[in-house]
Amino acid sequence: MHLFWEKGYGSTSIADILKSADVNSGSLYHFFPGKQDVLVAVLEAYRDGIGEMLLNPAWEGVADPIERIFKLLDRYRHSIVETDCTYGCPIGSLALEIHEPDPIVRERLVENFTRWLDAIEGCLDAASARLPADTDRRELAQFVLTTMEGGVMLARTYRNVGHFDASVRQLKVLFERLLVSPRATTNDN
Amino acid sequence: MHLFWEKGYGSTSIADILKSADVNSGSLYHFFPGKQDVLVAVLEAYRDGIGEMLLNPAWEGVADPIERIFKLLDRYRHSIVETDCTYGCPIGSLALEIHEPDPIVRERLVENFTRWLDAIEGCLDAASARLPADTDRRELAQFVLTTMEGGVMLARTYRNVGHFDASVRQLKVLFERLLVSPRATTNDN
DNA sequence: TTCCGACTTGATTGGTCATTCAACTAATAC
DNA sequence: GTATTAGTTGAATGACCAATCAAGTCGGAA
Repeated sequence: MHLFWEKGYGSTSIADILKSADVNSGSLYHFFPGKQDVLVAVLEAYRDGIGEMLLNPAWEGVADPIERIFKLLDRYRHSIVETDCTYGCPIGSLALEIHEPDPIVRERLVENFTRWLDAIEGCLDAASARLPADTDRRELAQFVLTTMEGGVMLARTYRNVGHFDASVRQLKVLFERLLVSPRATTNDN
Repeated sequence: MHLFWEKGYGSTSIADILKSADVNSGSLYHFFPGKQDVLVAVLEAYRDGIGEMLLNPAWEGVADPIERIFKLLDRYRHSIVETDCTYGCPIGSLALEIHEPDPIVRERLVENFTRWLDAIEGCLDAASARLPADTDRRELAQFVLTTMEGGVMLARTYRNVGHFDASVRQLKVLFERLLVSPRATTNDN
């Protein structure tokens, strides 16, 4: 029922939801006070699924923490390609679409971002021996998110994954120049 | 008449435009076939004003090209602070908000981004002597835009400029590690 | 069997919104 | 002074949409 949010909040009518979920308006309003509460529920489901649905599949068989970061970005790349550069990170799109968000909605968006950042920071912590001692790892994790969201935006606007790739490549440059240990990242492409 | 687009396209009703511009619907439709054409006109005006309204004020009295890049980012920072972290880059917001953009609208968005990138690339070209010879300057310019848009998104969502600052700081780290000449950027903060 | 609460149905309501239109004004051309 | 044209007015139109509600269905408890 919650897999159709690539359309945006405003552009998704209740009728769309009803059709897609094959229920009637009355049933929906029996469970949700209003449209916004559906959004909140979706954001909570998304938040709780980040590990299971996003990180685990992306990181299967990948042990190196830095490699994991770029594997995750590669997963977003796949979403972009699969949707003909129409994809936008659901959270990012909503974050910019909702202009006067209710505190509850904004809080759910923040939670989603924060979980994502926690995951990346975990990778950086695991790789801390290879990073300069004075590296602010939380901040660097935020920068990875910044790069992902910005790259997705450019790829979507230009309808060209190349712009996402370029962002990731530049992030890789930063990591290469940051990492001190012998082996840098992975097979650089 | 075109200064009220910080609300988003979908959330801005024709009635809002009419009130803000103090005209009647008939007059508006005398000049514009429809709402979308108003958007296109606004995007064109924005595109044509990038130099005059954005770059020139930001770069007044700043000669160093790298410093100019961060001065421009600082200008966005001001917009964020002035709007209590409600600000979103108009182009970026529209780029993510419009989910099935008419080719004309998307083209105007692209033009806006491209002009911005041209300006940054110009700075990088001017500083090319200080950059590694193999630097892809167009790509690096794109990365600056990525950082700006991603940083704005995070600052808006978290309602906290600190996230924008963090992104800029990390970009600065990249530049510091890229620049080869004696003096790095400017007064680092 | 009866009753009860959980859940469903879908037509209806009230509101908003983009767009239209026929009537109007004013300024310029001839 | 009449005709023409550009621009204006704002009520009316029709579409869409979130939310409501009275009338149902159904399974299980007593």
